[in-house]
Amino acid sequence: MKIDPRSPADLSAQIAQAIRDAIVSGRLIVDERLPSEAELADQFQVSRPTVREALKRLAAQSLIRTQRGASGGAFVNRLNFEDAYSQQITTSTLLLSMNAVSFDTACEARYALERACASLSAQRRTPDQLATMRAEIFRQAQPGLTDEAFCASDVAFHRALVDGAGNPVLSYQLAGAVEAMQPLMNMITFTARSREEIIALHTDIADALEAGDASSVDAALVKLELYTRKLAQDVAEQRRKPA
Amino acid sequence: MKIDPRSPADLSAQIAQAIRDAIVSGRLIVDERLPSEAELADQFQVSRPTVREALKRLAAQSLIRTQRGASGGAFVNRLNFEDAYSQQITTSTLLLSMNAVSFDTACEARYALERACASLSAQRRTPDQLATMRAEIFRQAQPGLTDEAFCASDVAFHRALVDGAGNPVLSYQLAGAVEAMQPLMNMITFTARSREEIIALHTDIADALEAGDASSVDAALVKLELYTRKLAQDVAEQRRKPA
DNA sequence: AATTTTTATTTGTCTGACATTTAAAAGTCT
DNA sequence: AGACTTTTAAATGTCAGACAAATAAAAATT
Repeated sequence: MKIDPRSPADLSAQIAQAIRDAIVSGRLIVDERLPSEAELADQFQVSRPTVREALKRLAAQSLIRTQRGASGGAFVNRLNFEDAYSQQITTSTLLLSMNAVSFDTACEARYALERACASLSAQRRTPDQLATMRAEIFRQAQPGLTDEAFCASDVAFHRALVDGAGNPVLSYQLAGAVEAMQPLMNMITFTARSREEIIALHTDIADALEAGDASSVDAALVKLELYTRKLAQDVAEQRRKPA
Repeated sequence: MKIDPRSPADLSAQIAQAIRDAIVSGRLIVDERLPSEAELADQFQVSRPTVREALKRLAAQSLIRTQRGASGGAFVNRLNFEDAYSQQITTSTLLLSMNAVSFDTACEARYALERACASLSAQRRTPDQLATMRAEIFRQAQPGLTDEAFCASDVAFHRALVDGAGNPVLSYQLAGAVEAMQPLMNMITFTARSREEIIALHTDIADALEAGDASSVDAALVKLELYTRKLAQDVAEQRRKPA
């Protein structure tokens, strides 16, 4: 674990990279304690604040956790899906909002991934997950629901659909795509008519999942994708000509 | 942008979160300059090292970049796909290696996502991407190739397949799944016989993509998934009984 | 007017110090 | 002896002040 003292600036970045490499390569294993900040400062021949900056970089990626007190210190963190989720959602949200990814592109990706889960979900969804979907559909049908609440319920519905595949890697991968789109979806005004349509398709999906009919789920998702893109297009057109 | 001075420890984490929220919510826009470290220290009523730790956390997530000198400072970074890729790959790799996700689970997720790209790729793949795939197939057929090099070429092949969908969000999402599996794949010994089989399936895929035949691509991917899982199973069995 | 020099600003790093937390060791009482 | 309390030491969290280095703008010079 060495750093290059010749390259002048950003020592903390170099140190962070050195430790990160040690973790990713397995030289540092889960729950192993790193040397204390003072020892690391000695090893790398830098000051403690510099070491601390490096450790904070790693903490931001959930690669380590720190504990105060005697026998405290920095420990290699067991990365859990929850931490990975939230990081992925932050990254995906920023990618969508800053990089001017079109709604169509994001939408296409989301439904492509979701359809990939559908066949697995048709085989494996638990009664509990099905109940969640039904409950969200019921919520979506409530009259006084705000657009935001409708969107949030939509996300919960699709989340349950994805989780139904019983594959945590898929759930993790998709969490970003689905949740990152929510800010964009929130810009859509859901009329009573469009809600009705979406709820009908959601019901189709739930029915097909209950019956274990993968191809019907797929068909409903295709329709839902087309409809979502149409709604977004209408919003874009109204914006262009707000008369 | 406020922090809670009552909760005692981890001021830098709170400050980082406050700034992160400002970026994600759009209150700070791309290329906007943050106040100088001294000003931030004033605003948050903390010392400069604490502010610096917060900024390093954000830098680790590629949310900001810093520049020295007059009119330097910390700027909101335009997150690019490349940065997002590498973060996703690091996260995914750690998730797979530390969280004891089974090879089957990872493999299932990977091929589910990849099949999601296949139909799009059949419509849109460029001649260039097709040529890349052919070139990788050719490389995979070379006799003296090491297992690692074979794996790397495999990744490149699948990467081209995914990129063929022409959807950067999908490419980004899948980069993690495909590349994170490489360390696991590297544990497989590819015999001449198994390479032959894989190359045949790769050729099927390339042919089907050239013909724009989505369902054939899908069928080949299903076969490839089954075969990959079988190979991994053989490795696992040999390990259990290494006689 | 063009070039060079100076200057001010900002991040990068260091030193040293104190506060706070925490587990273990030492001490004390029953 | 055992249970409880107190002390202690180690570690992170935070602060203050200083200097180095880079860099762009301003000033000075040719």
